[in-house]
Amino acid sequence: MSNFYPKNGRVIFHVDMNSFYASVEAAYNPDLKGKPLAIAGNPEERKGIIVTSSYEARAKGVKTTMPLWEARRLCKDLIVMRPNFDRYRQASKEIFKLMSEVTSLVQPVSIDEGYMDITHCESLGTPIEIAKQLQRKIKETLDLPCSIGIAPNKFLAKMASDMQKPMGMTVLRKRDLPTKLWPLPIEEMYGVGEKTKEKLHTIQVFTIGDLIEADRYQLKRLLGINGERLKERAQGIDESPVNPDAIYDFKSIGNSETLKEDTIDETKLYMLIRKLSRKVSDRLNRKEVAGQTIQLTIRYNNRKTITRSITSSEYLMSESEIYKKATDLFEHHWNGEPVRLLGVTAQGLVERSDIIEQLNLFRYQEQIQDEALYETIHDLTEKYGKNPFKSFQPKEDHQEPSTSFQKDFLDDYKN
DNA sequence: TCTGGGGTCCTAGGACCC
DNA sequence: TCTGGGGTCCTAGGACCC
Repeated sequence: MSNFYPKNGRVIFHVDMNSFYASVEAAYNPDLKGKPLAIAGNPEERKGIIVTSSYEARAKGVKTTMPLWEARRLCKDLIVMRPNFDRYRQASKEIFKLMSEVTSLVQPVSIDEGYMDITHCESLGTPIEIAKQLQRKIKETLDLPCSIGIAPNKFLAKMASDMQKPMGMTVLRKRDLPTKLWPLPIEEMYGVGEKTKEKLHTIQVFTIGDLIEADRYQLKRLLGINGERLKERAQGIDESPVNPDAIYDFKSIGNSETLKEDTIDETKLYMLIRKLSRKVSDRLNRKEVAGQTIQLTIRYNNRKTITRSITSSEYLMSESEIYKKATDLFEHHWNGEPVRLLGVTAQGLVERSDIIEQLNLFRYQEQIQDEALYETIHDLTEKYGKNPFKSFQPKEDHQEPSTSFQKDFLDDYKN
């Protein structure tokens, strides 16, 4: 307890809401408490997979992404609800508000989890006291359970918050790693999914601790940069800062939708592209950004998925501009086979206020080029005693001479 | 009678430039 | 008449996460 605020280290929280969507629903309707509850899409629309489930449902084997019929088979009395995203977003906002009452160094990473850097919160108590208080406050004011991981960096805090659920609290210090982290199976490590697990098994890495022994270069050969990073993290090394501004520099905005049934009906497909373009445009407008690249995603009935994108010189934001690009891509790249899903995404996002600055800068550069050109013309006129441009007019005449024309002419003149 | 929808980051290959 | 090697940018695909 004495070195909770280490002189040369950080104290990081990872706050993770427990079965968030299901908990929000139970907070809205207490009748749902203690019952097996699942949030799932509509199976009539082929969207019937489990998004979240309560602990009572999990106890029966219900898991996220499981098809609904399978979940029902495992849990006869499963209560199923459609997601109410507005509710979850609202609850999320409240949670992050409570977190930011502790410190401004809060980094939301998704709707239901975030990091906090409380290194400089000594006046509020020990980290455990602060965490308990926050956990209690979220529970009392919003009726929502969470788990908190406390560690010297983000990776360890993330792993810690997973160790005790629900309403858990876990401290993971460097000296705890051999007993608390290293015995875990490798697939429980953040950043290791199905493919990476398989690859690591081929070099006899089965636990997080096995990574410590593994050869650095072998890992790099197998997994690229991620191999090196995994090894570092297993050693408890992660210098990445808690960045409260990270949510503001988002890279893309996209919408996609699975069709009720696979189709080659162009009317339906174009209608969906229209709908998706509108959604993307609305979201760009709300965030006051524009995109330079439009990406179209096509998933075929065999689940083969392709993405095609087009980058334009303009900044796109309106529904019609996005729709135009997306349909161009569709015309050129659809192979005519039945389509399962379509997606439209805007990338290369720029703040609209920055676009205006960039346009101004562009005009400014053009102006400078023009001025340089005028000077050159002036020099040539002096030198040869005649104006090389018959159509050249002084600037005050408000005539815009064609820049490319002038350049060509200038080249000819010099030769 | 299976496998949603929102993202980020990394990699590989080609084009292009020096 | 032959052709290195580094760097950057772009596109497409894949792995992963919630």
